[in-house]
Amino acid sequence: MASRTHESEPLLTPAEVASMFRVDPKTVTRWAKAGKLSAIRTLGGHRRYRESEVRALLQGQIPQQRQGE
Amino acid sequence: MASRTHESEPLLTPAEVASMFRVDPKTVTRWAKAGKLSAIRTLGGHRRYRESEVRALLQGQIPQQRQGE
DNA sequence: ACCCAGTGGGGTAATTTGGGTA
DNA sequence: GATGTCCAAATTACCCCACTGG
Repeated sequence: MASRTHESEPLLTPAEVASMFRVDPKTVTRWAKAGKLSAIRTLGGHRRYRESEVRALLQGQIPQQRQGE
Repeated sequence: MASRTHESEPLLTPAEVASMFRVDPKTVTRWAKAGKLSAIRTLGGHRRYRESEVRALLQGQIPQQRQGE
């Protein structure tokens, strides 16, 4: 027990996420803008992505909310 | 920067798979719909294919499931 | 402070999807 | 039954330049 609260989950850079999906890093940025992928911002404005979320999305286990369907 | 090792399988675009088989990309899409080829979806709905699976299919190392015989 | 690969923001081509059809 | 083609809409890729991260 006694798990501390500051344990940070591993984060991925846009290039890493892009290579995992075989897309352009700019495409990952669009996903984040569209709310399809949650992004953490660095103080300089760059985006970082949760590895666990990306892995789950790769396996198609997360229902992606789309505008129309 | 970001010297992490994200172990993920190489993926191929529909056009790449199509050129490897010398068919139209739409034909590759039909294979995926028919379950003859497993596909990973981008968050935008585009398909990506596993390079290892495509290579194996090219060499005829995977028995393709067919309905009748 | 310098270096420089990576990223953000914007615009514009190229590809993909899905349906219907030949 | 399996492929190829036409079409419109959506998604993605590539181009620029300025800024960030290590």
